[in-house]
Amino acid sequence: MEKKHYFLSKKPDSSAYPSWKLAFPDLIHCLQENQIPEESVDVIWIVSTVKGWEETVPLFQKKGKNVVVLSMQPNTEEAFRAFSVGARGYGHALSSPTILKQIDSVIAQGGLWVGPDLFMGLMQLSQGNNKTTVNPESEHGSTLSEREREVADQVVKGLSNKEIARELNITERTVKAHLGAIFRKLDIRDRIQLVLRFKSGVS
Amino acid sequence: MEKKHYFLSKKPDSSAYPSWKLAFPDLIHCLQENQIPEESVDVIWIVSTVKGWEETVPLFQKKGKNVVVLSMQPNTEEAFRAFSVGARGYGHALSSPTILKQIDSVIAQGGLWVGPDLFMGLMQLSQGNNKTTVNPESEHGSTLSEREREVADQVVKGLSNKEIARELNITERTVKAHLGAIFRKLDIRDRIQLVLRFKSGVS
DNA sequence: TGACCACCTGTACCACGGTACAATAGCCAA
DNA sequence: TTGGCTATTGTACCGTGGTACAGGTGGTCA
Repeated sequence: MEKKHYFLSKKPDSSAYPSWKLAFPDLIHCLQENQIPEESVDVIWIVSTVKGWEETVPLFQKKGKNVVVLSMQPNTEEAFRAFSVGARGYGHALSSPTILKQIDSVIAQGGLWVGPDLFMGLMQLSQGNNKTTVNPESEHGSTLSEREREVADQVVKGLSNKEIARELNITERTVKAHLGAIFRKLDIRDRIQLVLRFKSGVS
Repeated sequence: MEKKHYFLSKKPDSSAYPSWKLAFPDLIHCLQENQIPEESVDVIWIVSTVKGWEETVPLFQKKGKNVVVLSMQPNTEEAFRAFSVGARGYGHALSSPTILKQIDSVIAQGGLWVGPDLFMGLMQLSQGNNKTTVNPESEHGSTLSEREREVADQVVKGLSNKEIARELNITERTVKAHLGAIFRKLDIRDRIQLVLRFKSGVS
């Protein structure tokens, strides 16, 4: 039994429609939300140019349908909104049939799908302003041990040695020992430089 | 022809291994990276407790192998590192066989896989970090004087009180006075919080 | 003139941060 | 077994950071 794919967009888009048709030959195209039946629907693909799509997604998602949002211009902000309202996938409206099938397959298995480029962009943004993730120690060919990294993370949060000790259930003496090792490895003199280094630091 | 799955972890983890085995009955477990052959490998799963995993991932990724990083404690920061060095998936080392197969399926189709919860976490972070940087002092309706700002800028560069005094041609005593005023105005306790505040800081 | 603000400075004190001496235990590879 | 590494901890010391007492000068404004 073939799965039912409903595509909701403002009009049959001459640039996107052929690809959709190739991916899902038996697709059903709708111009309006009320043309989508409540039964016998498996996946709903909504183009983000459709007015009110953010209200439409949860309507069907709540009924157990998988909803994918397609965008003419994918961007992280819109992706966030899509997933926030319950979409299971977010991609380009002009995606190739292969990608469309991939999306279908992934969400059918319970996963969430977003394009690799956008995914990496999200990753960058998620870490971007913190830059904690730029591994500071690798700049000098040094690697912090697991524990050293934990201590460093706490310093970067602004905690004092005493607070870190309490947080990690060790003595203040041990905190100092780890910091000493960190400073030597990173060739810095104090915690301020450490914070700066971790916060995409000052030269 | 069955795909070859290599699992690299420090030792056969009694809690994780059974699940791996169920997902991929013919898996091959390795304790060290050099036990993984260059040929006839399809997917490599590396547990992040393995020392030097961040260097290992790109080694195999560059040879066209799909690498998945498994963590005993998945977190966004580590996820970012994993994908940054070329991993195609990141998940929990204790994932069920179903999830493991899902990961395999997704990356086989060219996608990237990360758990839904972590994915949504990343989304939150990606948008959260996009907030316009607020002028640190305006948050409290306070305004630093010209001189206070000059001292603060030097602190944020990582200079000590003595160095700042020399830089601005004042005594250390005066530096302290300004810092005291700054801390009161911004309601912070020390220079670390000041640095963090100025570097789009920690809440 | 008096009040307020900004900038500057001294003495004094104490907590914190960082370093140096020392030691133990566990793990792992050669 | 040995050596290296990591994690942990103690004692000790000293410089730095932060706060509290105090004071002064100059400029602005009502």
